[in-house]
Amino acid sequence: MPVDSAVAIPALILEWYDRSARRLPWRAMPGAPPPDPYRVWLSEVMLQQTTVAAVGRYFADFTTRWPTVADLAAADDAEVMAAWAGLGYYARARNLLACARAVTAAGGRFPDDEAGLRALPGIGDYTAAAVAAIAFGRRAVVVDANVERVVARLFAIDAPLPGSRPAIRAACDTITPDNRAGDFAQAMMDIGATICTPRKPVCALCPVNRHCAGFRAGDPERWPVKAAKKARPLRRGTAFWVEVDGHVLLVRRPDKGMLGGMRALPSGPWSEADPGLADAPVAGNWQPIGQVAHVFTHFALDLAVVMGTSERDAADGEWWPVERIGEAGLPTLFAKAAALAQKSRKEERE
DNA sequence: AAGCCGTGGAA
DNA sequence: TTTCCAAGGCT
Repeated sequence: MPVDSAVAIPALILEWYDRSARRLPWRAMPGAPPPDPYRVWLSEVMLQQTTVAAVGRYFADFTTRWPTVADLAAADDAEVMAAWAGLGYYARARNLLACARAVTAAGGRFPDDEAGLRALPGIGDYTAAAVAAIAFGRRAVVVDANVERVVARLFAIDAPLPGSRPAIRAACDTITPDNRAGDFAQAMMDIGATICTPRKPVCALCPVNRHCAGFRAGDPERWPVKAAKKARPLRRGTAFWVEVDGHVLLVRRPDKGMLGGMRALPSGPWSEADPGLADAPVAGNWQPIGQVAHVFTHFALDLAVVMGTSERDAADGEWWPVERIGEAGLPTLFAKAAALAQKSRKEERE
């Protein structure tokens, strides 16, 4: 890359940011002093593989209930997991708590450089760089999916992802400024989210279109090149709604595996073959009440939901008041199943 | 190191 | 309807 581009590109991008930065709850004004590292860290973890729109109310809820990292560290696991319900990738919530407790045990301040941050649970290369740059003003090369796309287009990097990551990071390094690296990173992500979009990028609005090899080639959508995806298999399972005296049986899923650490309806393993009633938590007279279709990252699931009754002491788990099922913090799959059960109960009463 | 791990919005 | 994909990390 020409040396003049290495100077011109960051300057143009920071000018654009000063005019056009998105206003977000966890973000300082362009050029302003860095925001609270706790809020930066919390927002970055919530935003991992997750859209700004989805994070909004969770960020407000968490910062209200747990205003400092020490407050979060002192919280009950069950409350934090329930507060995260619906946001997905639940290992993030478990690591969030582990990280808060590690920081609090070490004195209550986040490490102020990439290496220190990178050693904490749930903080990988991206998040360490982002927090170091945004919260502590460090120069760090911040590369997320937005930046990958913007940089791949700027430099017309033809090698396919994910193999091209080192080349993209090296290219990003050449345009990252020594000052305002945090604003630069956020600007790159804003440009990726609003201008240099996956489809139909609005190059006319881009502050660096003159420097963009993808734009000059006339077909910026050609980049980034990506490896082909694999097909998503279908699995089947059964969830059991067991009710006694207005209470439903809930279990907690093991920390490892799908929906780890979350409250759930009893449900056996999910596989290609229909398990039927093989994994029932109690002996019961089961009645089918419907099917839930749900799509995960690497498989789709058809979940049969069945309803039955039992004795209170016949099974291990938590008997949860049915009318308060909305507060149980069920992940979306089981929230759908619960909605089906509620509907079925209501129809029975009519 | 390639697979595992959620969810919902956009097109 | 289907497909794509998002401020990734862990093992």
